[in-house]
Amino acid sequence: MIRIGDFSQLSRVPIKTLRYYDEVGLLKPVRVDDFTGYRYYEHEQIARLNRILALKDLGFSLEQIGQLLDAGLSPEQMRGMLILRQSEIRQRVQEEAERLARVESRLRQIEQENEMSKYDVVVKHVDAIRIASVRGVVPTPPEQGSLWGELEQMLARQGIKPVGACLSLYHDEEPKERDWDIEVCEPVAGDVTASRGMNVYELPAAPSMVCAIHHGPFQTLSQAYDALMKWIDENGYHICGPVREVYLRPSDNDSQTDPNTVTEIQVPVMKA
Amino acid sequence: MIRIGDFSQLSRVPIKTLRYYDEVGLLKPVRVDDFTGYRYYEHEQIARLNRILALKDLGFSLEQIGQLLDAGLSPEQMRGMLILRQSEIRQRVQEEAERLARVESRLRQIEQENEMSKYDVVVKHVDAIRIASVRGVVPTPPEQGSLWGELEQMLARQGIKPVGACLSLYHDEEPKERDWDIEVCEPVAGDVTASRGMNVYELPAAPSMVCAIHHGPFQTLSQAYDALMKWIDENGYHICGPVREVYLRPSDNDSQTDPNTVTEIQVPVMKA
DNA sequence: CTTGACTCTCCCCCCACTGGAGGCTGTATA
DNA sequence: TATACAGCCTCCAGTGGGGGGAGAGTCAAG
Repeated sequence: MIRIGDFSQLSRVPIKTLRYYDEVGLLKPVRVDDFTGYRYYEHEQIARLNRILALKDLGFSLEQIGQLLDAGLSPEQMRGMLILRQSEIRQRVQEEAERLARVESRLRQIEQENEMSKYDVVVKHVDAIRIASVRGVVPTPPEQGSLWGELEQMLARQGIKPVGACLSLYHDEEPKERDWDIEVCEPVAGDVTASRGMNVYELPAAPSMVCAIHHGPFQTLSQAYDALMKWIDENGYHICGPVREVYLRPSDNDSQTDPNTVTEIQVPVMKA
Repeated sequence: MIRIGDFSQLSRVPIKTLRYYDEVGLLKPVRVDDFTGYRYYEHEQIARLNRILALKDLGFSLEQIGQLLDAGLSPEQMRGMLILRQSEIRQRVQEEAERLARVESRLRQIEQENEMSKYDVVVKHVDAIRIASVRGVVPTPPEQGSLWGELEQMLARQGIKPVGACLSLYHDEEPKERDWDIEVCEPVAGDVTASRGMNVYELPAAPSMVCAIHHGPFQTLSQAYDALMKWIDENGYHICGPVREVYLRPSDNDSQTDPNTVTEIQVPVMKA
């Protein structure tokens, strides 16, 4: 019969931890004095404790360890658990490696320019959105106003009000001089019927979108694109779909010059 | 003035999170209605929020982000923080990779033997211990009893009682047929004076010890050594110091055959 | 009998939220 | 004007794996 302090010294596991393992039922003392509450351990329990430490080291949670230890698991079950863990850890390693790449890209950027970019580039998941849209070809992006006019008109005719920020999709694979294939979209909810020229569908979710917020008139939007494209290049992604411009705060008068316009550029990407 | 729900939709950050950022002072709404408590945001704040997300993505804690954002940091400071992060992440990546190696080694073991080893191998840090010891050459390990006799006698003469489990150090670089260089040690506290033949000193801490618990008589201790050596080999470590046997529960009569003896083998290692 | 080391329970703390209860507020509709 | 109902508020509890400390009881040696 060993008291908790000695058992702690033998096993080099903190007393607090032993009490915690008792509490969660992972390692119960062989005897607990009814009157004093003192915990008494046996040498045999060091083996179980060591097994706990080993499994913890492999990255299992205490709950999983409890199940593993008490379930009298077969080698096949153990194999299954380990393979599961393996893939989880692999993913973790990859995530951390990507994070590292992002930190390094940021560092390089500072080294080169000795200043911080105006743009904070972020990778995020974007949910599916139900939208109404009009797609067409216009000479240059600033001339997409006509498409917006069409869309607004058709939505107004159905008495539909948009829910959320509107956006444009740029369907061209690469930048062009003239004749851009642009789809202008308004998020909608509930029943909206498509009509000639207007599509209603669900824009699928994008698992990873590289995004930046541009805060200023459209005239300077290209700076944001520059920052984004540089980032994508440096972090080893490539573009895998139409770029979105989300108009977080469109201007009431002229977004081309209004300095209070806020726009988010979203580029769907995949790891190269 | 945007209400929290719309701001949440625009930024794709959950409402709960926005409220939390308000609470911790990371992103305060431009106005909070005194009467209703409603939070009101501005479009400009999306930029700050995006910067928060970007820094979070680099792995900074919210507290660090708060400092980074509010301290008006120079590029040099930012560089310093990033380099710090970089090394932290690198270490994390390496740790996870090592963990992965351990999982894989465990998997291979199951594949090969289709059963689980009796021994759970664990890497741990071992603190420095102050010990009294007697070192000598004996024909074979089971014959180290004479060294123990000497040590006990000298300690008894000083009225010293050991504190904690005693241990042996095996100083030979490789296993031998005969004439082992063994040091038998008792942990001690306070003032103990060395005498002829008995050393008193601090056994230095070992940053990484590969350990396994053997539960059974000394006769079968070699199985534990086999398991340990195999593990060390498979995980790409190498031995970097004298192996320790820690007698967690020595037998009162004969440890050679007593099945209740509990011994821990500790092998100091380094990554190859 | 006293001292000091040991142990007990109980509570709060960490991080970055998430979920839920219960109660206001604001807007649209009947 | 009454009533839905969506949106917002605060407060509380919980996550995992313990760490730190208070206050009180217990054990063994001198």
